[in-house]
Amino acid sequence: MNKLDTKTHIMDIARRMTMQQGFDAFSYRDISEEIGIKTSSIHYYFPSKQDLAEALVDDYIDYLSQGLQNINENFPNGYERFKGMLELMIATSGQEKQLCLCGMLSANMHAVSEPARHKLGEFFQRFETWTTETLKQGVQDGSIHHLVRPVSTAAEMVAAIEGAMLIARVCLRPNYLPETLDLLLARIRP
Amino acid sequence: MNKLDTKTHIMDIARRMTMQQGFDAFSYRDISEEIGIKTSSIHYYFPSKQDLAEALVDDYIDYLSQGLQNINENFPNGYERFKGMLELMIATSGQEKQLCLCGMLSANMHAVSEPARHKLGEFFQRFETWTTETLKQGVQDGSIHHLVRPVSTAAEMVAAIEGAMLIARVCLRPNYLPETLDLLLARIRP
DNA sequence: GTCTATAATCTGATAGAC
DNA sequence: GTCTATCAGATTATAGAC
Repeated sequence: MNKLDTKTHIMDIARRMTMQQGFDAFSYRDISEEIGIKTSSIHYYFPSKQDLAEALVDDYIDYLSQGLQNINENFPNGYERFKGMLELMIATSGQEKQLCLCGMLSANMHAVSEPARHKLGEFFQRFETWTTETLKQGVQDGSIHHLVRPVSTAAEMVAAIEGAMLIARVCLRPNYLPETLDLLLARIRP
Repeated sequence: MNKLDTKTHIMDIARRMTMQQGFDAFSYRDISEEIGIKTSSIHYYFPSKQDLAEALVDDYIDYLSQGLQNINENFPNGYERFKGMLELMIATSGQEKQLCLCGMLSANMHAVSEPARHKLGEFFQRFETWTTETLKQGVQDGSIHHLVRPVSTAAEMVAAIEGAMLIARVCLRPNYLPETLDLLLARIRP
């Protein structure tokens, strides 16, 4: 297996473990056993665990940015774009009670370097900005009913999405996450 | 120092560390050094770390239940009660970028026993129920404007509160948490 | 209740051979 | 790139003295 494949393999496992259990809850050993390599090989790609965290953040931000851009290009109006974003978040994080990677690393913020922490802040800022623009677009194209302050609604929405993913991990209601995200959609439905 | 004082002291430190850094991010050693006792003494009160987690959950649920009951008794209408709840959450968790104890333990759910995990689910359910009743009360007494489905609004509110506390830990905007919670209040203002 | 002592394991990390 | 070997220290936890 060449360099790129192993590196990707490490990150895939680390991403899943972070979103499922948290960044503190797995070790290089856990990853090495699943891949079938030694921990020293992981250190070759990610000298410290903080390097791994930062790589995960960079990758996650790229992935979601690309996803939102695809949504902008393929959905005709604000309402459909917002709906597409919710589905993307569920597809990325919702299964098996996983938390958004950036949400989990915010909870585990002591484990990430200051530069990576800053990127987490930028992630949420970008997420809010995209949502604000999408809501404004929806009001303009008539697919979303009038909102007093789209920027405020967007802030509430992003917080509610992250919070719903957090609560869903322990919630007693089986369909809590899709049902709660659907309430957000119902709120802007014209 | 007698039994009750030491036990309380341990829980106070563990609670703060959990809400600040996460349940995986501190050890019995960290607590022992801050108190000035040995780790074996902590094991005397909490044989396993999971016992400590469950005690923290029980205590936190009691504390917040009492707080919400006090709010019900001392505030005249639904709007003021809702506002009092937001202030209680900020006072309890908002300082120094702490996360709600139950929110953090939901992120760290692998570290808590199944019974304790169940209590986390009950906590969020109770929180939603209290919020639903408060919103209904507010609509009835005229302090909150009409809501199509108070139970849905309450679910969004609770998710947004938990999510806002999570995002606030890394957010680049200094007043993100109070400002975002204020948006929730503005939404129900008549 | 608090201590000493200790167990058994895990942790992130590095040096150097191949 | 991946391995072996190793490190120094941390972790949860227990047994038993005082």
